[in-house]
Amino acid sequence: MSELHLKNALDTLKKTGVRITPQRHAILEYLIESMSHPTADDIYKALEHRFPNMSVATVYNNLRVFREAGLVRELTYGDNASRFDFVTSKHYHIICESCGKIVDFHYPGLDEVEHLAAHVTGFKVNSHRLEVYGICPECAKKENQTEE
Amino acid sequence: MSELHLKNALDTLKKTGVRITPQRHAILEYLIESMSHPTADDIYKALEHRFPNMSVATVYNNLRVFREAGLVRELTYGDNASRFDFVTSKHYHIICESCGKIVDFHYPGLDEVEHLAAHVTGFKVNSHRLEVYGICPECAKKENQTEE
DNA sequence: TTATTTATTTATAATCGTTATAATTAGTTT
DNA sequence: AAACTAATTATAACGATTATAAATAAATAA
Ligand SMILES: [Mn+2]
Ligand SMILES: [Mn+2]
Ligand SMILES: [Zn+2]
Ligand SMILES: [Zn+2]
Repeated sequence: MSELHLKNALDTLKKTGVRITPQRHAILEYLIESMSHPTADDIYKALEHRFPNMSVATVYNNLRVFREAGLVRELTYGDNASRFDFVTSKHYHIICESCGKIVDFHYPGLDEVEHLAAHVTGFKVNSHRLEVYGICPECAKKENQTEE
Repeated sequence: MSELHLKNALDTLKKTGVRITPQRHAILEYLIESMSHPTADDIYKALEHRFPNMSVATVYNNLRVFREAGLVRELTYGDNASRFDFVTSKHYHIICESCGKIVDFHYPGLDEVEHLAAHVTGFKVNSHRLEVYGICPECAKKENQTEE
């Protein structure tokens, strides 16, 4: 499953003339296998034992390469560090306001919102961003325990 | 109209024991009357002729005070500076990917998405964030003119 | 009113994520 | 192998924001 994703991603990169370096391979592999939404620094820390000399700039550079190749989506959050999501199926995110955890969920596209927005504003619509915020089950449990 | 908004906002602040300083008054006034989504620096620049000694930290401090009082919403965009929106009616934003313009539009709440997300993830849902991205009419016109 | 307390502002330094730069290294092509 | 080019590294710079501490202004007490 994840091997196939990795193989396809490497093929995509090769096709656009991007060299497959050990660092690139490792970053992609980590993104796919971690199944999470790591920051650049998460990735850097996860790989530093295998690449003791790797620069954090390399992580950022390659995440940009992957993004431009359409392999990775960058999730931005104001002040906080961006998180990166290997692109598989289209999905949305729900985010815990207590611990920051990000969980995927699927929902049929919000075409109607895009159409209405285009209609009332005259914009040519390209995309939308939707996130749901709340408290994850684990944090909710903790809160109940601590509560008076 | 905007005078009433300002008056209500000042009342809200007074009720929570926040002093109404000339700087606070001016920042609030600007937020309400500009009818736009300025950055902290936009506000700072707009008021520097009236308050030549005002610090940019004062703008940030007060925007935080306003946000905590529920008067202002902060719109965050990754690397770029936050934009601030005086809270009136609930609405969404459509953002031009070419010039950065932000335009309001109204849409009935997306309760269904929140419910589904809560159901499939077990989260306690508090809110959501939706933005539509595209090209504004002005930028679209420019692009067509430049095109081959 | 004057003195005292407390909130706010100012000036400035620090922080943090990210990007730019330049030198070095590694991969590719001839 | 030599030459060329892409990628990595080390490090400095950047920009938005926050922290700090001193100065000032507002509110309250005397
Ligand atoms: Mn995801
Ligand atoms: Mn708005
Ligand atoms: Zn949580
Ligand atoms: Zn535009």
